[in-house]
Amino acid sequence: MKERKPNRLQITTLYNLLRLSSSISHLKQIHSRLLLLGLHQHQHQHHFIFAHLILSLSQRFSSFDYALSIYSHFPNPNTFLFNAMLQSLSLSTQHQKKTISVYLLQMRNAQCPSSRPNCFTFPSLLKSCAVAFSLIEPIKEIHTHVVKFGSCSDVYVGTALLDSYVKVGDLVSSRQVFGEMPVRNVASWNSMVSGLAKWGDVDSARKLFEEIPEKNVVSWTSMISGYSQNGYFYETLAMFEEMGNAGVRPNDVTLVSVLSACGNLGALGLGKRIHGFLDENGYGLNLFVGSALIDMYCKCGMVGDALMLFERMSEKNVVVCSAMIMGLAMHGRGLEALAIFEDMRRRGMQPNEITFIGVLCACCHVGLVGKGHYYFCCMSEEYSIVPKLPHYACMVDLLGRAGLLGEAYQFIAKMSIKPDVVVWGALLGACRTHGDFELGERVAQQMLELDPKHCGAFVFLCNAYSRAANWDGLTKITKMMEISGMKRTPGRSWIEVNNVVHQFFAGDKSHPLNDRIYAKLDELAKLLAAEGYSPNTKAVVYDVEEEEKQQSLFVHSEKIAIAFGLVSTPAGTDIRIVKNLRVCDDCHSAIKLVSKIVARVIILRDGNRFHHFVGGMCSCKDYW
DNA sequence: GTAGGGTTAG
Repeated sequence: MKERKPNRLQITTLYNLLRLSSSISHLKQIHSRLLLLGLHQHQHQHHFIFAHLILSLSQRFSSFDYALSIYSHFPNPNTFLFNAMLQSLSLSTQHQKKTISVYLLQMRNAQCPSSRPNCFTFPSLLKSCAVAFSLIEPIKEIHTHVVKFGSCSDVYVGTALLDSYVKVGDLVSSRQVFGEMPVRNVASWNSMVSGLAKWGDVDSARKLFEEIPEKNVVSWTSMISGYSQNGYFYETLAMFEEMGNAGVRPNDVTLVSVLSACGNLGALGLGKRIHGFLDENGYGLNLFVGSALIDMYCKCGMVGDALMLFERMSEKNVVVCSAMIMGLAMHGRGLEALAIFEDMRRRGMQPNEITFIGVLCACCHVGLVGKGHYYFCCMSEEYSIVPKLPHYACMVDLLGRAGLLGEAYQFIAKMSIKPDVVVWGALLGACRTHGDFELGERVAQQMLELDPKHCGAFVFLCNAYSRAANWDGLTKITKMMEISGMKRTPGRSWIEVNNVVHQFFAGDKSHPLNDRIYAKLDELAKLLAAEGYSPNTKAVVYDVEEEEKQQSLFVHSEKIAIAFGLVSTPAGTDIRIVKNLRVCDDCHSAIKLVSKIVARVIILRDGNRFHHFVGGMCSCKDYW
């Protein structure tokens, strides 16, 4: 029954059917027709139709193994088949590494004109290699092949090449390729801009961005995400506004980066507007949008809303779960965070090292020492994830906060990698909280060896020496501070009112509503005094007079931000503050009382976690 | 056939 002589019409018909197929079974039927017609036996002549079959299978149905099996039946694939197979494999993270062997086979036949690599060969090959291996050498090697096969001047190849160099972090080479491209299109520009931004050179990225002849939404998004990923959150929002002014419509990719900035700035109003925009424009709750929204709501103090979104998501992955775990942990809802982790485990979802930072953090903020130990072991034993410095820092923090200073010290001593200032800093924090100045002194010295400008270590030593009236020590350390040229990180707090983020430094007097803010602070000081509150000046470095100390405590940035919140929002409104550093003991007790006196919920995110102050109590139960 | 996205301790 074999039809031996296929005619043109049959082939054209099958080709059109192939393009219209909406299911795998259609493609299977077409595949069997192709075989019945004996098209695979015609040397090279009909390879193109098999190439299209391979592409359809992988692009539309992710049937990579099927595509591979078709390809493997051809002893001498031509360029079409090779290219299709390379492109197909480049679409799948699991199969990307196989592109190398396909390409090596193609190279072996390179002298045969019908299978020679051409400019359609390199883009997918380069992408696969860059993503799968993240190594510079293979890219350089392929670069020489691009030259050898005369594909240099093709704009797609050039862009793929420069983008591969970007992906493996070789910006010098990518700039060189970009500079030498005879023709560039907007993708070439975008790739270069995003590469510079991704690797931290946002200023050069911005300069190049300004030079793009015709910017599109990807150009803007590259710049916006570059700012956001590098922690330039104000610039992220400014750029987003500029994009709107330029009349370019954002899409879900743009908004995901903007949401991340909103979360970090605590800009709940803008975050909510973006959420609304995403809903209205039919951008569903995909994995990226979902995790960005969950993160934004958590960081803006709305864990409840984040949890609702989390429950509503039909598909979840490790990033979504990690964001939720971290969010709950930040709010001191450790048990709920662990419940989500256990759920992941039951479903067989593979956690990553970030997930475990959230898990350990969850244990830390509620003092679950035993569970912390358990999950720390679980990480390497069950999931083969090697603990890194952040995991050790979490563990030290967990033990130290719980008052187990000796155990924390032993834990550091047994570490398999060299502890850094952050790990030591976690122990130092515990020494301060639990008043162990002897151990603290040793730890601080240790830290100053690693980082001679470490401000936390200096501040600890100043306080320790002044408490102990060790004037020699104090003089010495003050000298060291001067010589080292250390700079204290200035405390800053933000509050969003009517969709505008207002920022305050300690002692800030620059706000237009300054008079009302300070009048409110005076009023609060009186009310607090009437409640029997007296400032706790332990947190202030010794060398200021008592009265000044009280003064400087009272103008910590979070107090100014709260006072501003009180004068600029209607009675009863929740006040949400974000602070860059940890809240000090004095502010913490003062804010507890303020929440009672003014009958407001005050939600403070400090450098470390969330505090929900309600009616004179804090959600952290004073365990922080 | 090339470009843009989310979660990371203290």
